[in-house]
Amino acid sequence: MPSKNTTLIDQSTNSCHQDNKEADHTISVREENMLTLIELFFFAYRDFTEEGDEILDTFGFGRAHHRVIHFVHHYPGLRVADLLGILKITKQSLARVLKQLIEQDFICQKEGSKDRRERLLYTTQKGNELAEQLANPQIERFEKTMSTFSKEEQQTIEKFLFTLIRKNNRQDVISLMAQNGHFPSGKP
Amino acid sequence: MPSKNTTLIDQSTNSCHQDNKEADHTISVREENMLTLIELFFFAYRDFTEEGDEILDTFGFGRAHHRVIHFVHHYPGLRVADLLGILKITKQSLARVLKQLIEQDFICQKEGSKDRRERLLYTTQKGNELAEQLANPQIERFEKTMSTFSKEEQQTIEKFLFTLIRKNNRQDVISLMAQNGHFPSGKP
DNA sequence: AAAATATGTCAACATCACTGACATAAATTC
DNA sequence: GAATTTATGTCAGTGATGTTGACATATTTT
Repeated sequence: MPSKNTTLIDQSTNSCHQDNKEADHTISVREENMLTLIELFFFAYRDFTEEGDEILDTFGFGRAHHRVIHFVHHYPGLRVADLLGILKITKQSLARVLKQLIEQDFICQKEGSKDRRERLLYTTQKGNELAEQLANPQIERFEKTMSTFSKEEQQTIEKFLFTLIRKNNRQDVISLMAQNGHFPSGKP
Repeated sequence: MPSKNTTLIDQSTNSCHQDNKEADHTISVREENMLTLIELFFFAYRDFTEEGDEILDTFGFGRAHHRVIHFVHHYPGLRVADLLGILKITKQSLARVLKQLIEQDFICQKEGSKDRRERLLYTTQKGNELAEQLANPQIERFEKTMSTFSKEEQQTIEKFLFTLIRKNNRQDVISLMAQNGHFPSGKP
């Protein structure tokens, strides 16, 4: 017999009415399929971030550093405000991560030429290397995956991901990517 | 003139050699396309979790609670060890969240019938309601997105997400989903 | 009886996120 | 030129989520 009721199970075992039939419990096949997709999406993202995390650990960095360095590397000259809009985090959250990356010489700042209040962000050589080191496994993973699909199917996938983005945010994403000549629905 | 050099910019402005040409800096079109996809994947996931987070806030819960309650709801009778394998977090991280959910009567435990060490997890009525409240926006979003694609395209998308999962983990995902009669590549 | 397993728990810690307020410098507007 | 707005940085405090490692308990397996 347990000397102390440390877990919550003993009393609740009998009262665990996990499935009473009061509410309509039926889930349509369509909903079930969506739940499956939702789970696949979760698993895909879980594994997608895994490799990067391992590399980041060796630098004492976290996923936030990855995101910052990725976007600064891929869109050199980004302003702080741009990053805030991309990552959808608060200024304070970004500041901490950014400060570390600047102090450790992964990212550097330049005054805006037109507006001198702006701090344009660039990766240093050191930052470029880290960015590429982090990007490579992800690029490889996507290349491997995408190579199993036809051109048309690849377009479908691109459209799928784009459509998952909230309507309000789609234009922002397009504008950002346009800087690099990239558009969600293929090149112009 | 600044009384104190609070930012790092003043000195580094001139030394911001963000793009020296020592390393091979060329990125292939293919790699650029992959980076675009990677970003779309990031944005899609960012927005995908947003709605749920708002609901969770009203309960004082976070995304971790969402994940736990989702999987327990969708796979009733899950063991703690199963959840650890699904979420890929440590026992301690899960314990904290699970404890709250059990104490607040969203999740209940039952002894395993064959192995009495096991704590089989189920959602209570209260838990069912929260799970559905959280799932609905995601289901809707996916339904809306998927409805813009043909049956074949939908299969492509499903295959895409599944292929993004690490090889080592694919069988686990299949096994899990098989419990509900779901398979990544359509029904048997 | 001993070993392995499933679970729970503790202490200590790191990262990443939040809020709200305030400071500075530069650009814009009146 | 003065007032306002904008872009950025900073401070103090807080909370959620994750980590490691050690240990306890009950139960099953060997």
